[in-house]
Amino acid sequence: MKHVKALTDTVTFHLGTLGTIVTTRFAERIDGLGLKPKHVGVLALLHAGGPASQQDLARALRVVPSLVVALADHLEDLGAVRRQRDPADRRRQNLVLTPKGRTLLSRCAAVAAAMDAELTADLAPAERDALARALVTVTARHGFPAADSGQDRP
Amino acid sequence: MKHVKALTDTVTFHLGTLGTIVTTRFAERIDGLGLKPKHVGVLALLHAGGPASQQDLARALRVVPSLVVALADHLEDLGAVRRQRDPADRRRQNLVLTPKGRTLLSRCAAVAAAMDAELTADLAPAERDALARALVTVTARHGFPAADSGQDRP
DNA sequence: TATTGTTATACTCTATAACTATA
DNA sequence: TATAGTTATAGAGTATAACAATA
Repeated sequence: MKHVKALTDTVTFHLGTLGTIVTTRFAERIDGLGLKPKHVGVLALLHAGGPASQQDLARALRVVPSLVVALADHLEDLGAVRRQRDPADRRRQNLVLTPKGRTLLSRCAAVAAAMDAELTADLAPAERDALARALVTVTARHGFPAADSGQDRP
Repeated sequence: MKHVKALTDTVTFHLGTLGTIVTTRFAERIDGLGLKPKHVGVLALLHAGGPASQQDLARALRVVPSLVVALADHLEDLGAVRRQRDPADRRRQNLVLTPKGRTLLSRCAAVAAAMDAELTADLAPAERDALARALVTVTARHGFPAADSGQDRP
């Protein structure tokens, strides 16, 4: 006879609930930088993969291209990215990370690192490593373009 | 000299991105049941803790009480919960899970279990267990009321 | 006076559809 | 004709504020 797992015993449930809590908390802590999680997603993708077109970013972030326009507008206002017309295909606007953008991204990384310490405070070092490794494995298949890139959602 | 972790190397980043992806996928798969993740959160809380007032549920779900009204309305329409005036304090409407609600919840649990299998397909059994245990530990402190209850977001 | 539930309204985020320019 | 970017508009989800009933 088959035992049916309770909803609250699933990895799916825990990832969903923690994901929202973590994203909300992260959003609060980067608000002073003038950024939302999705902006950080753009910066992370540019940092990991170099200049990218808005269409590419839309696919990677799993959002619609028109949203990338708004994200790019805001990042440009902050001086975090630059729009650069692709000479080979003048329809494309490649987004390029600026030094200011790199600075903002590293501030966000510091915020996330601080949150990591809080989140994993109750875990032994070995458990912490196991969690991080497992998450990387799951993300590699379900989470994102490649192992070297980044996203946020939402 | 201190090494600064990249954003995409943080647990925070992975929980945030995976959380959104997992919640979106879960939402698609329970759509046919007439439920959204937040509705499932209510059902899970009632199942774990027994009848609860709408205020209690709002606190547990980290949403505003007026939203619980809408969630309860919909669940009542589905026949999944019943509103029961508390005789001891007639201001309170305790929500009670019905047999139909229990059935719906177990369907959702089956969906989540199926997603678990997909999500952890690349993990060895030991890694799978380590992930599940670490998530439970993190949730216990940051995720929710008690170890025995449930939530969604969003 | 404070609390529970409710309603009405507004705000945030994101998507859809139509348009411009390049190809 | 098809694609990249843009604009205008609409929808989903959630919060805020004011109100009624009960304590």
